[in-house]
Amino acid sequence: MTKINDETLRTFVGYHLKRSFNVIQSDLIETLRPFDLRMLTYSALVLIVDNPGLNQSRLSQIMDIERPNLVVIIDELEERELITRERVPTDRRSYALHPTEGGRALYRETLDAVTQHEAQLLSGIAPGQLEQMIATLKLIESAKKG
Amino acid sequence: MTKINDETLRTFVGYHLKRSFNVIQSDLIETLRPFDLRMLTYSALVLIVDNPGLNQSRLSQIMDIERPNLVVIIDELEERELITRERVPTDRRSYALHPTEGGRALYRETLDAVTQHEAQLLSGIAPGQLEQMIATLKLIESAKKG
DNA sequence: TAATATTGTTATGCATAATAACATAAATCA
DNA sequence: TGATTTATGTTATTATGCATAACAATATTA
Repeated sequence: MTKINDETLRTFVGYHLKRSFNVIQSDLIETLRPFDLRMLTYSALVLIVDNPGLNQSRLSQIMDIERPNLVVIIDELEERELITRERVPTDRRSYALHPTEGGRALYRETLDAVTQHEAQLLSGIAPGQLEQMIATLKLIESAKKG
Repeated sequence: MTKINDETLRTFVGYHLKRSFNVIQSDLIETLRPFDLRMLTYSALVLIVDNPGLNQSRLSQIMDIERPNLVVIIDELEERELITRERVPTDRRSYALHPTEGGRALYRETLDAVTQHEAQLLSGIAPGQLEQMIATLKLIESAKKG
């Protein structure tokens, strides 16, 4: 088999980002599967446990998704009794999101699993090298327009 | 507004990858819009121009997508007369993919645009720092299982 | 009070991605 | 050689991620 030339695409930082993210994403999906969580439901759960009482608007902002897309995620977490929606007396338009005890328990379980799986996947890379990469990734993140 | 705490998610390399990729992806989508190309149709076009004659199986492999998902992409590029599908005499199951002159012209136009947009987006970051990050991303990419 | 903005929601569509099942053709093997 | 297995491209289907328009209820501002 002749090797395929992707040198042109390799000149793009985005291409490298995409391909490496795919590797981590595949691993993460498998890690979360036993807990019946997807990436977005997992992220939402973590953020709600770490920021109890926040509302859906704020959550969608930090998650970088549109409000309508968050609704189904919150629906699912609430359905599974991992979080609760509570009316806010001072602003009756919004809901305060709180984890249930079950939500906190699942948070702890999954945090362990996800942390270990990612550590395993990246075990061949020096921690300092990863730290340096993260610093650069933060710069890219902050280059966002708008 | 109280700031939201995402420190837990920040402990994951994947979270940083995802967020920075989103920034680049948004920029790329906007860059490709005038050419009526999506990321996948663009990637496919580039790879076909750079590897004329390859077949769909090989292309789906390098693009890291399933063969069925490539079919519609190839359909679109062929419909727009950017590439051709040609039966291979020595293996009548497969098609050899070749760019048309129009495909090569679009390739040149888009390559310029994409290159310039990414350079602009990342202009605040030292080239050496980006190179170092890419080296780390390649390590992550090669950590893929299977 | 009237106009405007925010929050959550429904509906809708597009893009990305995975799987099963299949026809055709090639390769293997026994 | 003939039978089995494998490879290629395809259709159909589903899940997931992400964006926009439009709306009711509520809050804010002019």
